[in-house]
Amino acid sequence: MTDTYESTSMRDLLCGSVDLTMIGERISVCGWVAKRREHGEHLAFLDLRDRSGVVQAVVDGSVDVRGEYVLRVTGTVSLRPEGTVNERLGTGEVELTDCRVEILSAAEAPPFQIDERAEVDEQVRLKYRYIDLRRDKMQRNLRLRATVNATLRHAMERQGFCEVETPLLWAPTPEGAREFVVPSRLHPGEFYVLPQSPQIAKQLLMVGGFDRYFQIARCLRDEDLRADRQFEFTQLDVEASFVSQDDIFAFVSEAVLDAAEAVTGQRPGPIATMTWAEALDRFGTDKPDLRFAMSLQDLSGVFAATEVKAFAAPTVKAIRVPGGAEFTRSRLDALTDHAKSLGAKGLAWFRITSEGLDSPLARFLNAHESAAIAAVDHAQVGDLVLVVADEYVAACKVLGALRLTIGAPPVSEGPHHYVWITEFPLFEGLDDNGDLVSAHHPFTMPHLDDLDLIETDPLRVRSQSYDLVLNGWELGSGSVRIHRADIQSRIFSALGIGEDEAHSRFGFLLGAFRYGAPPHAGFAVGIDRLVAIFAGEDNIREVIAFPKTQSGTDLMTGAPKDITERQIRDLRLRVAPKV
RNA sequence: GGACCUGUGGUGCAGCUCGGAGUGCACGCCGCCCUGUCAAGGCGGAGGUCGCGGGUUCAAAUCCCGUCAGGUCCGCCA
Repeated sequence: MTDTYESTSMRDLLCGSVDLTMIGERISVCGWVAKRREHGEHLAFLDLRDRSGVVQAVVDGSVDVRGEYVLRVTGTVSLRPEGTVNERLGTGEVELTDCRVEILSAAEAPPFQIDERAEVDEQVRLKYRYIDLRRDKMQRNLRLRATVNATLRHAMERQGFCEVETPLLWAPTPEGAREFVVPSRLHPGEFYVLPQSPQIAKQLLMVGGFDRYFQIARCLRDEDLRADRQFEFTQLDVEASFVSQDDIFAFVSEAVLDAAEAVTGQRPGPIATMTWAEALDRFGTDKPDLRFAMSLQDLSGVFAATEVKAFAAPTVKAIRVPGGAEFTRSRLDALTDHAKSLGAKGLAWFRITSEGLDSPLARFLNAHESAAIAAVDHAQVGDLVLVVADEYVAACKVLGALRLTIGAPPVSEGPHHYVWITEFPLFEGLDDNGDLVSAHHPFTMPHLDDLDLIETDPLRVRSQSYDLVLNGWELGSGSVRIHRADIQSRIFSALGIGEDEAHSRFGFLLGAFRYGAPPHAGFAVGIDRLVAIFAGEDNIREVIAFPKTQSGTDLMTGAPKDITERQIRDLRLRVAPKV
């Protein structure tokens, strides 16, 4: 490791940087006692650790230091005696001798061992995160994250983008995710909200003439947490004017591929695109995991006039599970339960054996149907075929979920398969009032070929919105925005948003658009997810310094907590008693 | 709001099916020994409301009910 900023007034270099070129030199290093090995009153070995690694100091047995003491050790860099070199240590050929040991800080025994081999419960790690962060893995992950941030920032600047910061205290614009609310002290009874994303701000920057904007932005959403979702997360937020979807793909690809190259040493090839409709049809999801095959096969034609009740549905789809004939009955039952929990009426399974199909349903099939199932996706003896019959979308989604349950490795495993998903539908069904709901957000530009469908067949309207997907995780999404008032008002009316409501919710944006809005489009990349996959982690907490638990608490600080009576009074709040 | 998994000295586990004394293992911690270790070694020691509450039972870490915490997922995430 080379680091030109190692030297300080207290130390000359980092522990891991001590090497053969310094033999005979008198140097000082600072760090934590990683290990102490005693050999009687005249000899002990100390492993001193800092972020760069460890170096061995040879000291007198009387030096009274314990694990995790913080020391400054001044010693002579010496070649280790023959036969005592440690090949597994970067600094294993040298050691510090004739040491002067200064205790900068004593330490109690830590609540868990700071050792890569030790598996420690995450609950304990999070309570003592500051100790956990000393572990090599956390050091690596957060430094990897810093590299990704720096690379993304550099790539955007190189492409002429200007970094602009936008407010954290924003106006409520109820739509989509729940917002975190911040009470105003100077305006009692009124509230700011923390932004779900800088969406509207960055569109206003386009009106403001910043034709290429980016920001590494914190976003906040008060929704339930998951392995890939925290309340607060970080996006590479991008918006540009006078561009098409393809321009956005080029800008974002450049940044993401730069980051991949920076951390893996290899630049992935160009990112392919797939339409939303194809992703649903072949993989049963809008974020297909392309690391493995098992695509969905359509058998609707075969079963169009079937007498098998279970398959009497508009759509019959199947997947082949290679080698799945070995699945036990209890595993098949579990898959069936899983399918039902996803809304399927049932799940039909067929083991492909040398004697034909093995299944409770086999005897109800005619020869044509049996042959079709035995031929799904070039099935062979020893395979399993799963069949779902339902409405089209439901059948696709259920099989898509089963495909993941059976076939998907952990997200960070194996190759990295990026794909752009395009042409999402503009609307995704109806809300409780019978109004259409935006699939992305209400400023998404419809596909220009589908404008006429907005009033006649809105659910078939494709949009100019797109996602970036990596190994089955949604890395980000974006769209071409509406900049024409006439189209925007048609969308609002389709969404059941009247003129008054539109004005009260988005008035400042619509107002801005009256003063010359350039055509613009944008994107946002979820940095936590990107870094997690780069780091080989399956949850984003491992790449966040101080994450929250799934129930949204911080085990270290105890947040969320009560505030003082004084704070409540100043904010003119009244707290309802706990139920 | 729901489903499932986990909870046993400081840490990680076993013990739970089939109830019988807080039983065991590894690491750490404390003390002693040890002049070339590096996951050091040897000897000795301390350390537990078995997450919490209730029930069944002569007897509960173990069975039942509830609850709390952590995790994975569904709902939710424009």
